[in-house]
Amino acid sequence: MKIEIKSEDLIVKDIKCFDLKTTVLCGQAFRWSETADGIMQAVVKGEILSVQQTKNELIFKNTSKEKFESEWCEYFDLNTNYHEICQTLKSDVHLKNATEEFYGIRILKQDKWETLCSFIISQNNNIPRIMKIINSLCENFGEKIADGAYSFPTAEKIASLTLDEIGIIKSGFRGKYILDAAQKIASGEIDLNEIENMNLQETEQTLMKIKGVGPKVAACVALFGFYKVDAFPIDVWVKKIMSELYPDGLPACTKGIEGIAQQYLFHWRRNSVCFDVGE
DNA sequence: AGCCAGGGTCTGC
DNA sequence: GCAGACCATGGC
Repeated sequence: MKIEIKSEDLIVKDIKCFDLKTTVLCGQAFRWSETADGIMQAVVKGEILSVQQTKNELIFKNTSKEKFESEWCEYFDLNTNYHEICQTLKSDVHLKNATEEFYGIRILKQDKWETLCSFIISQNNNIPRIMKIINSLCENFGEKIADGAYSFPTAEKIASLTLDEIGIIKSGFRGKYILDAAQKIASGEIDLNEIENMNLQETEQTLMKIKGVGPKVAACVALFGFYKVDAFPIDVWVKKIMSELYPDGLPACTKGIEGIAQQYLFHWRRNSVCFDVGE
């Protein structure tokens, strides 16, 4: 990976198998948006992250080499060879289609608490509204970083709120779940750092002690918050895929990387022209 | 108006 | 163990 510094920008050269926009907007993260000039922006780990992709380069605005190496390189999973992963997945014809049509999706390594809270909000909800609610959560209870930019509120902060106060973000019935999650994390009843070393089953079982966390949300948190890529979240879209294409279960080539396959299939089922007509 | 959205809980069999 | 009602909200 070649890195070049130009004034305030850090440029990463020779980026392969990475589509920035699709990766940050494909429903695994909820705080990203695109500016008028095609720059992707979000608050990540309490800082404004501003990135642009051109052909084979990633341009990080206002960052340092140290910051890139300690945070952003890992966040975007840039040290993992996704070309190799896609080659493996291509032995299944549907995954071949999915990975070729939507080349460059990666699994982001996101903050554990933020991911937990976000996917509790995601239940029985749609992506635009999930984004809106999380935005409101940050504006109301996060720290102001800059004009219009807020950090994701800590579990301690949310645990200090009443259910009534959480009502302002209009999360509906999910409010009580958010509060229960915050209380269990803030009190130490559940330690997210301990989950790091657990296998997938233990991870999901532990997360499901939180109210409002069932199999699907637990799998999403395992995958997107803990980078446990053998997790396989089944939402309504993936459920369709399974009944339409894999009635006998996932193909063998997904073994151990079910979560990465899942993200391609999810995005493919929702966006591909192949599924455009009828239902 | 009714259905759907990166579901889960609770009840009743 | 499993189906079915119910849960808030907003977009279409």
